[in-house]
Amino acid sequence: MTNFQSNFLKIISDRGFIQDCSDFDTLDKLASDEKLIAYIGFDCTAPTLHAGSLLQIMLLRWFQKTGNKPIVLMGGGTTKVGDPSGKDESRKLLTSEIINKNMEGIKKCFSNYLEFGSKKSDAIMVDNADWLDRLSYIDFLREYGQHFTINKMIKFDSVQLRLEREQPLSFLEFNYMVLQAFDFLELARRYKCNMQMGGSDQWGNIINGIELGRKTDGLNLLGLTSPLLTSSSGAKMGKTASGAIWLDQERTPAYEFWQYWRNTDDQDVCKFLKLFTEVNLDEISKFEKIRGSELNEAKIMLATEVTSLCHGKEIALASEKVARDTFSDSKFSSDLPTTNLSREDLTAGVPAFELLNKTELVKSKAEARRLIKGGGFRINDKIIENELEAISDAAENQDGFIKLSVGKKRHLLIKLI
RNA sequence: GGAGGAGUGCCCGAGUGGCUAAAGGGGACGGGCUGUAAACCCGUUGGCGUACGCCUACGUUGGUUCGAAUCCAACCUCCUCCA
Repeated sequence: MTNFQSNFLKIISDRGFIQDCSDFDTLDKLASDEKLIAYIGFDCTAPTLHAGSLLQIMLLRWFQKTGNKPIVLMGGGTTKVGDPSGKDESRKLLTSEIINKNMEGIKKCFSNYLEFGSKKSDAIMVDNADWLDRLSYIDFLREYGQHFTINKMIKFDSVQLRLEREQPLSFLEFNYMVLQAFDFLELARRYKCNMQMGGSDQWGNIINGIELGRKTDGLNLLGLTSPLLTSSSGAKMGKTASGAIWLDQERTPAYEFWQYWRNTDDQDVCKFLKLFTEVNLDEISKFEKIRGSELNEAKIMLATEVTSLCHGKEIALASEKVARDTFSDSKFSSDLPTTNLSREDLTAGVPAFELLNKTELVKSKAEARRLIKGGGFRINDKIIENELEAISDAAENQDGFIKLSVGKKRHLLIKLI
């Protein structure tokens, strides 16, 4: 089915958000009448969200923009159990304190993307610890456990992955899917929520919720999944060598965030423009015909648009300018990421590799050494050939910075204080 | 509960007493080419020291040995068969 009537489905289908749906017809009807209330759940396993969650956030954003009510579900309760989906080994159990702290950080990520409030299509945020924490074991088993068969549960991908890789899957984790199914039911009961969305790795969990709703309350719940994104080179979205790309500026500076998107593969640019920006499709389709270096403009647009949504337009444009100065115009930009260093440390001069090691650009002195030996390190754009070369505060340029570069792309300024 | 097999670096995978910081591949990073791309070619890929070197590492904890990823014991996990 491709001729959707509802704005919601038309848009997200054109933009590439759809992987699977439990019932397109019903979904299309409800969406046309703006009668959808959908939720997406977010784990509280990290102190903030990263770029990998952006797809789900954009999905919720379109959902709201087309007149529907989104529910952001914080997994305060389910995180205590741990979702085995897509993980080849179990994670360490997080304490309640950490989970709660993480939740606070994650909540902040949504404010730029969704309107929260009490109006009809305003988003609401709830925490499944509110009901999961209170469950009593025997009652829960008797009431809901009878609706799940092990026969079916062990066929789920999340379970199969562990079995195939001969990794343990604890009974605790095995329960996750039951709890998520119960979440869906509970949200349906409390908020008349009638749809769950998520990445395609959540398909099994979503189906469980739909079936539970039908068996217990005779509900007709819907499920919709989006493709699990990897870049064309196969890497997971939002991960780089130096770690995840976080949505929080404290963890990932806006300039770095912008760079992440700027460095998108040629093959992915249009796909990403559709998914992660609101640039209209006509404009994107122009880029689809372009091959070669002209695509760089599309990448810049992608980076600036994504950064605008996340951090605001001003910051996005600033990041764009820094990039143009640094890369296109070979100008010095004092707005590159900056690290402070005490001037005293440098007056006597330190070996180049040690200076490099003082920064986030490398993880160890050995790595710094290797990098320099391989010709990948520059100070003030000049290649440093000897890792022992003494660097002093004389390297400070007229703007009061020392510019360090690793490879062609990564730059860092040192400010002496 | 019993019998047998297995657990290696970011991932896959070789290694069954010293020559092993551990083959090979993938990934990642750096260099070259280029467009801050892809593909390709070259190099690097545990930490500390300028370096002969030292430390940490082959599921976990102990043991045997001059010396252990390699042998032994216990424990954890997985697989196969039996109950």
